[in-house]
Formats: sequence, structure tokens, C-alpha cells
Amino acid sequence: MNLPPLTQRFVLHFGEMGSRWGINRTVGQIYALLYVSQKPLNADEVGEALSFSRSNVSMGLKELQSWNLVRLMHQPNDRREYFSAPEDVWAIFRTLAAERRKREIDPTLSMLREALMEQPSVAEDIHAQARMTQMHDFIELMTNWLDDVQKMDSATLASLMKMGSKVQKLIEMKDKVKQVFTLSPEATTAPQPEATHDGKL
Amino acid sequence: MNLPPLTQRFVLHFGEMGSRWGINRTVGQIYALLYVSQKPLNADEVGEALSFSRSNVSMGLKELQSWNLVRLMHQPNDRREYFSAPEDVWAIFRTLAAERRKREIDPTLSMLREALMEQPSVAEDIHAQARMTQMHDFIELMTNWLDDVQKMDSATLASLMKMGSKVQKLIEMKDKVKQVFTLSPEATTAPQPEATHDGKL
DNA sequence: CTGTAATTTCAGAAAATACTGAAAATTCAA
DNA sequence: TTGAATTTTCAGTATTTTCTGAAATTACAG
Repeated sequence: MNLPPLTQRFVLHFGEMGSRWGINRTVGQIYALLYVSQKPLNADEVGEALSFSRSNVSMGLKELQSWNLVRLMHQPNDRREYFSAPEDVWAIFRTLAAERRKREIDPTLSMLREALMEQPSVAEDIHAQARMTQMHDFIELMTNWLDDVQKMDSATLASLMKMGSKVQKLIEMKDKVKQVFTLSPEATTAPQPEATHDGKL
Repeated sequence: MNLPPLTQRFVLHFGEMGSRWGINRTVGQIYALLYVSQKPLNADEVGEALSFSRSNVSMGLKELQSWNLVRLMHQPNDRREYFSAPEDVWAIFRTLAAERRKREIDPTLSMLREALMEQPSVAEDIHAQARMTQMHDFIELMTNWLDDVQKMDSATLASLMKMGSKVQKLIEMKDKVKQVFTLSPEATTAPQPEATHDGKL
């Protein structure tokens, strides 16, 4: 491996973190290299840069393609396949979120759904099923929310995130305004009705 | 392993998913068992229920403790340690988010911060550093936001999540209201100024 | 203290995963 | 077509991770 210092540092770090992220060293390093590369690279260039065997690079790139994290492209008058990592970090995040959800969450959601259809046969399973319901409902809420925010464009999402917990205040304000227009004036100082917190606008 | 049917299904699933979640089969199964268990279990009971060696259970429980996913407790007149999984799925999610961030994000953020302090020595590293800046800023935005929402209580968070992308409308409304009060009347139909999207309330 | 119960550590076995080189398959220019 | 360039597959090896049983350590009742 003979890379410029900063690039090398980045690449080695991604290799080490790979195992924590559920990918292997090879895949981590290849992605890192493509992420910082100015131009698309072919498999030989990747293997050369990282000192991996050609077959290992092939497998790594296949894995990255299965994650939708790299784009395959061609150069004029060159049969070889070139790979690049999409630039937009928001798009990368969306992809990552979608893929991780597919691999790490959806199978569990299916299992829970099936388990909740069954009739518990012993006392212990009645409790177990109740616990599964809690988990199921939580995951469903989270994934539905994720679906929702995935639809928003990056700029909106960014401004929302910069607001952070201040959205809370905005919602309280919304509830207040609603009360002013729907309830008698003296009710605006009364405790907020439960129903205004059910998420409806 | 001799568990009631639903419990067994849940436990085996968590064992299989373990590798995708960055834990091993043992740890996954132990957590699943504790999650659905009506009462705290000691290490022998866990090992007996899952057919693991005593030492394997010990290591698995240690790992779960390092994730803050299980609670250690004692029964009167019993020297053995009993373990249980906290019940509140929101609390579990917070714990998980915090731990995964610590293990999967923070080291990368540190690496990026350090790399961004350096002076690139070659042209390629100038581009690499620019890419690292993009990644750094994005991660920082995400983690700051996570810090913010972690502070909110579960009920508020739940209602926010149920709103989903409707918050967007609320923010647009907020911007409109702001304009009505700060700009001349005819400006309310003009394109919204960039500055209203910077996240400030 | 002493001895037993309980837990942890750890070296090595077992299992799973990653990686390589060679061979097979695919692609495409001529 | 043919055959050279390129990519993929795959069997075998290397490496890493998981798991166990035995030994060491710790905790505590008497």
C-alpha cells in the first residue's frame, strides 16, 4: 500500500472499523479509498493501491454493490469497470439507513409479526408475547418514521436537525394556537388535552 | 434448550441476527431470553436454558453489561447474581443508540478531526481532506441532533415521530407566521428568504 | 479465618470468516 | 467465430472469533 498520508490514515481507519460496522477490512478499505478518490478506479487500481488480491477486490466490490454504496461506470475505449462512491453524504446516509434496515430490522419485524399471530400455549409465552408486542410496536413506529423522513429532501432534513429539540417548542406552540382557535379563551391556560399529542396536525 | 415455543423462536432469531448486529450468537440469545423473561435469571439458569457452558454465559453477560443492556440484581438469601433486561423499549433504544454511537461513530469522528488538522502534502490529499470535511460535518450534525433528541422524554418523541414528515409543514407554517409579523404584508407571498431555513426559531 | 459457593479467566479446541491463486466464465474487439 | 482482456468462482489455506473445561479468583456464611 502506497497512498498519500491522509488518504492512508482514512483507509486504514475504515478497515479497522469495518468489523464494528458489519463489513470486513477489505470492504471497509475499498469503500474508503473510493470515497476519497478524485476519480473512479478500476479493480486493478484498487487492488494495487491496497495490496489485495484481484479476487478479493472483486468480492469486496460485489459486496459494496449489494449495499448500493458504489456506482459502476465505464471509461471511453476501456473495457474495464470503474467504480466510484456517490459524493452526497446525505444520499449515502439514506442508502446506509435503508440497507441496514433491510438487513438488521426487517427480518426481526417479520419474525415478531409471525410470533404475534400465534396463540401462546403456556403461561410463560403469554408474557413473552406481550414483550414481543412492545418491541414490535416500537420498531414499527421507528421504521414508519424513517420512511417518512426518508422522503424529505436533504435541506429540509438538515434544518430540522439543526433545530434539534426545539421542534418540541414549535409543537407546543402549535397546540396553543389550536386551542386559541378551537376552545373558549379561558381554556388556553388549562392543561393541554391528551388528544393534541396524538401526532395529528 | 427446552423453552416454550414462542420464547424459543424469539431466542433463536436473536441468536441468528446477532452477527448482523455486531454481537455473537450467545450474547444475542442471552439478551433475548432475559428480554422475554418474567423474572431475573442467574447465570446457571441462563446456561441451562440455552445449553451454553457456564463460562460462555459469564462472558456473554459481561458483554451485555458493557452495553448497559442488562441490570444486575440480587435476591434475598441468595448469593448468586441475577440479571434482567430493562422493560422500557424507549430506554433500551436510547441505550443502544448511545452505545453504538460510542463504538461505531465516535472513533471515526476523532480520526476525522485529527485528519482535518493536518496540512495536506500532496494534491490527492487536498481532495481527500475536502471529502473528509463533508463526512465530518455530516456526522457532527447527526450526533448533535441525536444528543438533542436523546434529552426529550419518550412521550414527546413518540408524538414527534408519529407526525413524521408533517413537522415539515409545521416549520413552513412557522416561517409564514414569522413573515406576517416581520415583513410588509405584500411580502408574504414572495419566495421565502434563505435565512428562515437555517434552523433558528 | 476457613471452606464452600459463585464467578471469572484463560489456554486450547472448534467453528466461522476472510483471503488467495488457479481455473472457469464472461465480454468484446477484430 | 476466435482469442485476449477482464471478471468471477471456488477449493484450499490462513486468520479471527467463538466456545469450552479446567484452574484461578472472588465473595461470603459460619
